[in-house]
Amino acid sequence: MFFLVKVLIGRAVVSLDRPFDYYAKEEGIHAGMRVLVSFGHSEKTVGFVLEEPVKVLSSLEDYQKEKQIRLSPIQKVIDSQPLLGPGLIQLAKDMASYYATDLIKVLNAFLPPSLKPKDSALKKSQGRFIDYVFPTGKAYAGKKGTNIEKLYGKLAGKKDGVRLSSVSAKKSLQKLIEDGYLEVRKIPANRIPEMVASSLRDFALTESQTEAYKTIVNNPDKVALLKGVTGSGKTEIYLSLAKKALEEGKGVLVLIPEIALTDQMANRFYSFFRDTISILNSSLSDNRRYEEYRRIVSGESKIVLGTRSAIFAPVENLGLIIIDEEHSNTYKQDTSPFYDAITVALMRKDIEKAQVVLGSATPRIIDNARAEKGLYLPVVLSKRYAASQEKDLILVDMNLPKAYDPAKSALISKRLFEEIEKTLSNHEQAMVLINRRGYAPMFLCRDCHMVATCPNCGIPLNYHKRSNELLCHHCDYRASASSHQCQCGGKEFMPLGYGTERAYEDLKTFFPTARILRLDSDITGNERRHEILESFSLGEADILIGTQVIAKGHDFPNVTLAAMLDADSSLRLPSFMANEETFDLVSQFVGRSGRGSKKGRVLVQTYCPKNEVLSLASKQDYESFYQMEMKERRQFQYPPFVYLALIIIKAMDYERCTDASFEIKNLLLSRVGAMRINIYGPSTPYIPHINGRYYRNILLKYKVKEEASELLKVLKVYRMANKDVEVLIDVDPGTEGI
DNA sequence: TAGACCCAATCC
DNA sequence: GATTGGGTCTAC
Repeated sequence: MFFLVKVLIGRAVVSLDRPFDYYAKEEGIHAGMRVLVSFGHSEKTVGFVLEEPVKVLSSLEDYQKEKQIRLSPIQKVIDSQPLLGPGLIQLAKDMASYYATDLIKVLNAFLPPSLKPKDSALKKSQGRFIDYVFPTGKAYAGKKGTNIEKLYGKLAGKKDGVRLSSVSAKKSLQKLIEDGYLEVRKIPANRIPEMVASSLRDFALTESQTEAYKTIVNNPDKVALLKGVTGSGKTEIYLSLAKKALEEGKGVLVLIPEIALTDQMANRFYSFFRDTISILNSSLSDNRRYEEYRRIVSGESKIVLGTRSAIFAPVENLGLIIIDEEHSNTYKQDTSPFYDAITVALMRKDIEKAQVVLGSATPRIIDNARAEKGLYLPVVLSKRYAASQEKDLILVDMNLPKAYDPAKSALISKRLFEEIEKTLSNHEQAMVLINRRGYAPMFLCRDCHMVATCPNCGIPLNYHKRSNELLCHHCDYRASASSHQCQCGGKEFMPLGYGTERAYEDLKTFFPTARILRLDSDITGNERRHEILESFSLGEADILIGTQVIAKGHDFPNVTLAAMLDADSSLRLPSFMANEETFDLVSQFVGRSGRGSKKGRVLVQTYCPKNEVLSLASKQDYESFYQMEMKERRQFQYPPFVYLALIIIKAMDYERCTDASFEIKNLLLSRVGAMRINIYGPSTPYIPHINGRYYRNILLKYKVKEEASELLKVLKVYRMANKDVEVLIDVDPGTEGI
């Protein structure tokens, strides 16, 4: 008799994307645990148990003879508890199929670094442990009246153990352990997140909130799309729904778009639910992630708050998934396995019967369309406060020769100078958004007028003045700017165009007394960024200039001017999402001004003043934008009217890349048969060469998801046979080409 | 002629 | 992905 164990090997390669059989003599191995096995030539490698082991009644020898195979034993069981329950294992399988990727890659995305099913994870810290002593239950038979007996008497009843360090009588303790009355066990230290808990403050829902809450609660089978602007009180509804789920003994998952928004949401939840909440995101140390994960697996925390990857949190008896600011593009992972947390939430909902609530003032086009069609339950939350004040909207047409003074600044219009002056003299604050970091996007040779390009990618290098570097924003190439030499031999260069650093410089020159802060992703460290926002919020600066990182979330009541310098730059991106993303960015940013008692002004500088996306976004008119965008999507056949899948072909060699892309196209054509799938390409992407690798794209448009899943399966065969080519499949991509 | 280097093949 | 074994290259 033995147990047959199906093990997925912890190595992310196509050829190993199937279970291998091992045997175990003992019970105690369960699906969702990691094990050590010998595999190929390696003695020990980490594997993941995919299914409950099957008991085989015949002897191992007979079984091997009959099946004509030799089985190896499971060498060691790594985990004492399954890391993933049956529901999450099912989810991983569904995802691997939907995203046409390898199961092991999906599992690696599920688990925190120290628990991943891969060899290197064993070297990672497994969390902090604390030594506890537990009574073994053995009756005392030693000398009476001693300190040893006294200590025994004290500890014998402590079923939950006692911290070893808290026992002062070390010698007696040692003796009791030696004689087998006590034992030492290592218990993971679960550090409670250090949070400044706002006081436990109950709240009453407004009429509108109550109505929204009831609508959601009364339709538990429907995905709710909760539409409400900032300040309309979505969070109170989340809290009420979470409270109800907890009362019913269910777990709750709350997703937020980015780490920076954790604190404000965590504080709200923490003040109601205290220790039952866990936080998961990539800013946590490996230790801390491990500990939070353990707390969730053990059922200690019933609410999990986190970013994208928290959708995989092993919450027990999951009843509710809340996705806040669901329009955020951060829910879609843009590297393999290209998953979208909202899509995964819907899959998880089907498996675990949880309710999904999507919240946003400006939902993704596809989600709003689903709500209109009745697939989702639309829930509209009207404004809680008196209609927010109208903002003054100033659109500056940068094509007009009088718009700016070239002697002063080619970037900052005359009107903007005036508006900033006005803001400063009123002792108010201004925010300036320019969505490009660095000093200038190009570095031009004065002799031959060629721009410096990235040797790995072939695209123009960005000049960063502060660090005096030329750097590529697509790979990690960087070079010193002062020692740069042009191919023509020229050594004199001129920066061309504008980034945040240069805009900062211009502002500083013309407003020398103003206190100006700059924030973009070149400012490293969460701490430092937080400091800048904090400082601006406290009024220690007059102007905050930055990239899109300043557009979201933060509430600065004294900001009365929000100015966007290159509003149309994101419209030019080659993506069907360009309008949607621009609308999101602009409408978010516009919302930064006039949040306090004073009326806000919005200034948008553009080269396409007639573009409706910009004007609608400036007015925060979501519904009109939605109608307009839907017309375009229908006309050009983009989501939600079709589904997309992008196949990215990547190879070291240019010719091989091109050849492979045609091989794949032909392979797909030969299998597409009667399926209603259109195959476009291969096309050369926007940036054809990144980090020394060549790229080609093939785009699929289709109406039936199942057909695409079926068709994409043939790529697995291709991948196995062509190791020199990387084939990445991005299902539901955020763009139709990189 | 050893060791460096590269490539293909295999993995219950 | 890791390892190995076999082929070829290379330097003293």
